Amino acid sequence: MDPQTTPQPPPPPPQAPPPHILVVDDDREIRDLLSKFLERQGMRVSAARDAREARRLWPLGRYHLVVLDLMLPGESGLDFARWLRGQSEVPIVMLTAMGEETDRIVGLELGADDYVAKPFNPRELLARIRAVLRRTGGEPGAPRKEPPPKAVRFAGWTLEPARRRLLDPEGTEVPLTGGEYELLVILLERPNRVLTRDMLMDLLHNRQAGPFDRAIDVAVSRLRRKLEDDGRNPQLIKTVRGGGYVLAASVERVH
Amino acid sequence: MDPQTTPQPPPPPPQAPPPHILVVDDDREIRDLLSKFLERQGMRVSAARDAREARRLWPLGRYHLVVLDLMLPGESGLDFARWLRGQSEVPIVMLTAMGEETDRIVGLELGADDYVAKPFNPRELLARIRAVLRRTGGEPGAPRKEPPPKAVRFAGWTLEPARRRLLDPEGTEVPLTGGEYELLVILLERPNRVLTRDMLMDLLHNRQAGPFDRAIDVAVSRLRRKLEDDGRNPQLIKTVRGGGYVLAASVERVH
DNA sequence: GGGAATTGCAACGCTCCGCAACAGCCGGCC
DNA sequence: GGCCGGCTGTTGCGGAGCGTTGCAATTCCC
Repeated sequence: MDPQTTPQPPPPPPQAPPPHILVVDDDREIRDLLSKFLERQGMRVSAARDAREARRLWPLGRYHLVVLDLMLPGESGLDFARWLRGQSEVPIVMLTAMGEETDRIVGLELGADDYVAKPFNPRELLARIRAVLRRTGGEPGAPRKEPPPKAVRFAGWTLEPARRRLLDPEGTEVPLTGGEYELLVILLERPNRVLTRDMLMDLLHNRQAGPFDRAIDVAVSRLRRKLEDDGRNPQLIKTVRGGGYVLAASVERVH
Repeated sequence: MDPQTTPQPPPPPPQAPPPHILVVDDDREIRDLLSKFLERQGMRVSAARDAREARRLWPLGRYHLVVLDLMLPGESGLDFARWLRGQSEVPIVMLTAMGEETDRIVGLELGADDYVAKPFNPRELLARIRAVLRRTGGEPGAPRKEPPPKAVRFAGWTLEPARRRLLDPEGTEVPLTGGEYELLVILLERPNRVLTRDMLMDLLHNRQAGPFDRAIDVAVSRLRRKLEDDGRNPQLIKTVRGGGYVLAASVERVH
């Protein structure tokens, strides 16, 4: 009965002109890898080794998006991003080494549209590039659509996406693990809607839930504890027996 | 979720004209399966193989809802969804393969009303189609329905849909189980109307009541207790002997 | 009034869920 | 490299939700 999915052939390029990407990274291997990979996905790619070269290339093309390594020889990627922001609204996807959290935060505040941590999976980068292109409408130089909110408030709690942190009603930070954060974001994007375990598994991990999979239950349980939500009588994340979970709160996005 | 239930004989069609669904999927098996299945549930179904065909069909019918596979040959489902959104506010339920995370997320941002991950259970899709139709009011091309009320008041009691909770006349919360809450919502949406057990079973569980099914009676009994409504002399949920149940109260929606 | 039909609901049991405890994994650090 | 600590999937147990059943109460009809 269940239609089984087979891996699909590479999606045909949409009829729109192929997006033009500028890749800025000092690592030759990464530049080549990305160029090949993205071109195979129907995109045009130009590459620069450092900020100086990127600055030279910039006026020569109308780029739809810039992939920018933060760690560059000479002028830092952060400075280049700032310069770029002065020039254009072009979307930026940052590549960051692990552990450079502060850079990442500064980058996002600076107006980067997304970031991917190195070492990265090209497919993931592609996915994020596509997502950013869609969000921004894919027009080079077009004004961006909807910036991520500065804060998301729900039931007294505050989530700050730029810093990936959660504040309780008194304003003190409650540390969340990566998984807890992702789950909370997923719930906050769909308040008052029942999300099945399948959906949550899919949204959280891109994979299918096994028949006796309790991973979601446990993840919810852990998030509830952080949110001080009693699982026996939850106020925030309610259980729908046989169905899934619902975030029972009104969510306000603050820009 | 539901074990594969045997196909039901056509349920008593609601008084409204049957909703007309447009199914867009390149897999012939899925199209046929869904057409048969949804038609057996009293819906009209048209099917298209790809975006081009769907575009051709679109002006020919006034569809209440579109079921759209994201992975289509040629123009992607996402692009078609975007086009559709330009044309109309018609609700969209997406079918997605696992692992296409960003597409899915973008789809929801784009205004899809729900999505079901493949492989899916037809009953689940049906439930989601119904839920979406209910939310959107089910009128083809009609503007999106008014937002759900902040509170629903009846006989001194208050239901807060956003928080999925019930307050007694003194304002203290009365914890409801999921089933009790759903039943109460169903009753509140149809005050002063007799609802047969069959209807209630269908609305509550998307399934048909067996001949000696007392599940609804017990559910009502449990809800009555929470509402402090004596079953021997009920004031709120009255019994219609041989008929079903009625919520005997005026319901006020507070926005 | 009496029997049949119908409903209210307590009691029971199956299934699903909450979550503590455990274990595997991975990244960081010396 | 090896140890350590945090994160997250797995497992198992106890408990809650709810469908089923049976019986008493109520209503209907003659």
